[in-house]
Amino acid sequence: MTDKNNTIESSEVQKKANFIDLQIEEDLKQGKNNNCVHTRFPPEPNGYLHIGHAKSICLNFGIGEKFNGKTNLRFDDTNPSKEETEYVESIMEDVHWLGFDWEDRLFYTSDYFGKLHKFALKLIRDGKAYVDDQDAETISKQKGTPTRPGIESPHRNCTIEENVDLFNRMTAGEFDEGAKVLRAKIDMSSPNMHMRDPIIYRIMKAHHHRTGDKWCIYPMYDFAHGQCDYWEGITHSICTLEFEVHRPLYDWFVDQLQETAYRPRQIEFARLNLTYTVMSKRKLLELVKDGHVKGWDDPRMPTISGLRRRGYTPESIRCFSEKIGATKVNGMIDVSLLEHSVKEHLNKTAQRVMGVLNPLKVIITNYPENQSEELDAINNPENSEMGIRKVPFSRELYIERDDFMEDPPRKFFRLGPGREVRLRYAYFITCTSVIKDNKGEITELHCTYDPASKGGNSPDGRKVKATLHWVSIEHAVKAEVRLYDRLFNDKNPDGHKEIDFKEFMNPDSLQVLPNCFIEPFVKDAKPFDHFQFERLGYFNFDIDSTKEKPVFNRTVQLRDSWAKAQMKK
RNA sequence: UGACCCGUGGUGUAAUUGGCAACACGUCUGUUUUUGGUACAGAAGAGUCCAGGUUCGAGCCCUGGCGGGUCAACCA
Repeated sequence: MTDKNNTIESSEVQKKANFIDLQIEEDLKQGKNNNCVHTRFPPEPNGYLHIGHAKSICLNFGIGEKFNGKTNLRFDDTNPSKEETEYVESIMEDVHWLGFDWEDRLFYTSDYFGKLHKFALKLIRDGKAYVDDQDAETISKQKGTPTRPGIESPHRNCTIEENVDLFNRMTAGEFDEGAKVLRAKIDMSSPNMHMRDPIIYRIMKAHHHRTGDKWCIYPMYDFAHGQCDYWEGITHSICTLEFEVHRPLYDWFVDQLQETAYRPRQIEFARLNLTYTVMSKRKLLELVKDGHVKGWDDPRMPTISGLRRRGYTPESIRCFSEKIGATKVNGMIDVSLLEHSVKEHLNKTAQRVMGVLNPLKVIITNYPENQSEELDAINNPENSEMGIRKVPFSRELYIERDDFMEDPPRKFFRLGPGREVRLRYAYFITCTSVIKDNKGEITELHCTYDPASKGGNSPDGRKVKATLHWVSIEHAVKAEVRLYDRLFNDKNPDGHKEIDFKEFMNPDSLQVLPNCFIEPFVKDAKPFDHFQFERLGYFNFDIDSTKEKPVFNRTVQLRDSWAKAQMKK
């Protein structure tokens, strides 16, 4: 799984230090935490991981590798109403697929429910936490606003004994959901809302995916996260910017826990935003649940499983992550950078193959009927070690419909009446006649070939302006090809206050081509195998494939300067 | 009208203790080419949000603005 050799990042992408690296180096220089570096990736199992999580995974595990430290995987499962085992499994698969390994350090916040409960009791005994039985609305009102201080709860100064008793009874399930909460006693007039006696335990009579029905009270994120970091010996707790204002609270809890000089430190970075995509789990879930896409792994989704199925490689995602870096600037990355990362990797590694998406029949009139031959084709011009393969050639072929124009403009180099082009690895052919049906639609082309140009070179040094891909009809594999485009037409679909992001969905994000023909080499393809269909793009073998009908997903198109020039007109 | 964070080419990221603003993507132009791909060469594009200050010298330090983001869930 962790194929880290032969990756582009190891050889070509120089890893430059980001602000987190710099802070860690500074901590090490000061000899903090016995010079250890230990990070963690803490997903909540309430959805599938997406490319934004990939950034976080690469950051956290990357730091582990860079500083000779360790990285834990910890499921942050404090809210049983949202979390499911299905998500736990997909997350583990995705992290492994990306090429990272938590070894024996797989944890769940739910592992610590007992310790967390004891800690809560300690806070109560220290007079630093109390049970409040006001309803949510009242508590919320008492919190004040960012510009106005809050007021204290009438239960704030109950006795320790009362609070211990109440909390024990909460734990025992004596109260209804929502009837009582445990709050930390901090400062109701703090300018930081999170310090205004935050709720640390709530009653939830829900079945937990791991602890079952053992608990009916569950800790809040703020109360659990830093403590788990502490107990796991995490030194740098890296999270996204919106937790910046939580940091004083994170530190406050650690203060209550701290026994030695060891102390975890929270550092925040900007989450990833990509143009033309939505990244929030809630919105992705909505796309899945409402059937706008076919599932979490729909190749149009920015999920890791979607990108995998689309044909992205772990190397390309890691390389992307390295290129975008990590800062505190809230920006938006152009998807073209992501696309560039796959193209870069696949160009060096993908098997080349010829495939015709929109077939136009060609008959080589001077080529004998019932004859065929096998021609040598290079598997990957970027890597000679990948060798060559045989491609069958015969009298009846398909070429790409776009590669022929009856009345070609000057700059169109490809086939036209009377023109000569090269069929890649095969022969020069000249178009002699164009056959149409009664609707005027071109149905086939008649061409002649030059037997002396076998392999694609003419002995007389004659030049042609274009080289076309082709496929022998008799030998071709019929396939379905799925062309994907961006899911949204707007650069920032969830950046409009008045308009729902779904309004911007691209109706043409999926185009299915049922009648494509690929050279027989792909017969043995396995799911997720990558190919370059020459001159077209990168494609991979989809899991929907059957024996009768292989299916290929287009990962990305190759650069196409002809098409680009046409677009400008 | 609070607190905290952030402002460097179109986009993203750099710029050791202040010292000629660099790299990548994208764009454009050429060269090579049996992929109108790749590779290679080159070009355009910012004077670092603004105004002051310190300094021989400020993207970096200081002050004040302006702009953007986050925070008032019994979500994480």
